[in-house]
Amino acid sequence: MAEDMPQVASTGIDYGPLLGSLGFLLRLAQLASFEEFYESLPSFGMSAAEFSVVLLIGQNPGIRQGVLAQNLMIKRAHMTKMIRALEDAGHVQRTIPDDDRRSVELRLTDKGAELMAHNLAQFTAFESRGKESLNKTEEAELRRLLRKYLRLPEEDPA
Amino acid sequence: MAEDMPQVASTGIDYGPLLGSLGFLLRLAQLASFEEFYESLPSFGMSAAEFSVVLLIGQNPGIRQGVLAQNLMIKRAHMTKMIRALEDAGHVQRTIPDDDRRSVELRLTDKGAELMAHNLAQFTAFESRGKESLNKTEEAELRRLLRKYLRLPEEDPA
DNA sequence: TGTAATATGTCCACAAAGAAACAAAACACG
DNA sequence: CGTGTTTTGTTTCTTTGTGGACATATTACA
Repeated sequence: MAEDMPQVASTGIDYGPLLGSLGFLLRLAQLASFEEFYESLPSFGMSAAEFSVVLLIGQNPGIRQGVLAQNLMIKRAHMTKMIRALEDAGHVQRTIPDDDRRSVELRLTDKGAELMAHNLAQFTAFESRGKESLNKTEEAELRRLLRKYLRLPEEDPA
Repeated sequence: MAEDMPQVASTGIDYGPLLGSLGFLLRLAQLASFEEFYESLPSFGMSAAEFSVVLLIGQNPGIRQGVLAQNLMIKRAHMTKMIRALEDAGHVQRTIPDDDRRSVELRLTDKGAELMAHNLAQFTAFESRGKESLNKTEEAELRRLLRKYLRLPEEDPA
């Protein structure tokens, strides 16, 4: 069979039971995906994580930090740091609402909105490239199963 | 529709184009999977990453650090630290082979082998539980697509 | 053989992310 | 009202993982 096809690794090792482990496969796939992402789109001027935060704030103006953290499954402590960095970079604006002065409402600045306007298409385009090991149908099915696994709504018909 | 079904997050936010992003979905799914893993199996005495390293060494006696790092997609520098910890814990044994004295061959100690013997079944059992948002067929299909995405061989018929 | 290029693991400095304790505001409710 | 509890975000400390320079060993090859 396959002679020298580029694999995840050149050395064909025995993965044993890990091939049946969803967590292991998800971990590896995520790492592979990010690696490809950073290779092919050499920099939006921010990390993929930051990009998704900015995008979500754009989609949900006034969203609070904690809600963002919860939905992205990262800790509030870390979100604090990310938001501060995005604020320092001038992409995000923080507002303390009068009706609950503990919380922080987030919105994009003009600069942040412009950044999205310029780069969203490129981001979306990349995402549909995949790793070329799956065809379009398979990749769509993979995304569908992941959304279902995560109990997320179906993709925008947009 | 769905009233108050437990979702990834209680607050239904607008994910916008991220719902079509394979990388984003993989990231979230991996985090969700690990969270569930650590909740339901409160500790093998080591992290999931270490467990997979020990497992792979057991499956591939004499494997070298770099090969391990490459296949797990982590950096050699980090693998050095992990192996050192596993060695200190007495699970792994390092050998410098005579034919290439740069490299390090890894094997399980008796203690490491015993740890696998005791916990592998439990590990494997968990993995097939999934998140209960996918049925057996869907979860198997998800794993199959992930393996294909990663260009990994098909699951052991074991 | 000798010299350059490569492979392998390690060291050090740093970045990303989490854990736990904390402060301030909001809420519950006697 | 006042006091205890919960929510929200922050601070500090630790863990996990990366980046790049390095030392040593191996290989290529003139």
